[in-house]
Amino acid sequence: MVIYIGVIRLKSDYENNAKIIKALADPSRLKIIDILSCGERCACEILKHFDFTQPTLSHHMKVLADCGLVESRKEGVWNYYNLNTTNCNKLILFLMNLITDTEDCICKDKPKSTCE
Amino acid sequence: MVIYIGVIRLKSDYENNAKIIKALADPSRLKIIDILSCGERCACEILKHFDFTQPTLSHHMKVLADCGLVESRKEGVWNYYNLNTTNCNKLILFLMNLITDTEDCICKDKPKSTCE
DNA sequence: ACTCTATATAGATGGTCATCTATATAGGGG
DNA sequence: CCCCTATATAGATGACCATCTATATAGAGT
Repeated sequence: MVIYIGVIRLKSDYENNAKIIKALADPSRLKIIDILSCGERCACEILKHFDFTQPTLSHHMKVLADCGLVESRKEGVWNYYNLNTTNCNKLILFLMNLITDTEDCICKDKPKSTCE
Repeated sequence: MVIYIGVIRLKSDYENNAKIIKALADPSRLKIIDILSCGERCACEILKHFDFTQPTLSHHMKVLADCGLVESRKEGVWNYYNLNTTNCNKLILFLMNLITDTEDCICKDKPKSTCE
């Protein structure tokens, strides 16, 4: 017997994922993700790809790390960064579920409205 | 003979996609996408799912329509909205490419750096 | 023509954000 | 112990954004 347990998307699902998406909603941070997709990089190496200053990169890396898309590792003075691919995949999965007409949609308890 | 033509990601790719992602970086707009994933809805029906005012919804729908994630259709006084699934899929594909270590990465012209 | 409803526009407000400069911290090498 | 380099923090600034109220537009029914 298979019991299908529908996943109800909560307010917090939208909020938490919006936070992560907000972290991605910046051209520089998209480029950083692109760079890290090739493997681990240290901060000073990443910085070479950009025109902005070091404190600005520090800010961007903090944003990406805080939302879990990126992980960091300290080695002496150097900070190495890695993609957290699990969390990246989770975000993409969330988006794919969002745009797909699934059983767990917010609308399933209502008839198709045409504003009668 | 197969000639592989690498796709170089341009500054404008990051910028354009960041704009679309920015449109998604809001809990209310994620919820709107979720609602529209079940099919066409009119503005007044979407509004019922939220606590904010009608002008605020009008603003959100404009943001989603301007970036191409949503399409609208006028019928008398009513505005009907639909997901533009092609563009939604394009965005997700962009993200999947971004986090994948592909040949067309920004880093491929440089050796793996360890900041020597 | 009048009124009701659906939607858009204008302008204001309080909050957040990317970026900067200046400065602090902290590890490594001579 | 001092200096150089890597990184973080603080504080400021200008831009943008979500939301509101007030008002305009515009279609539909009586």
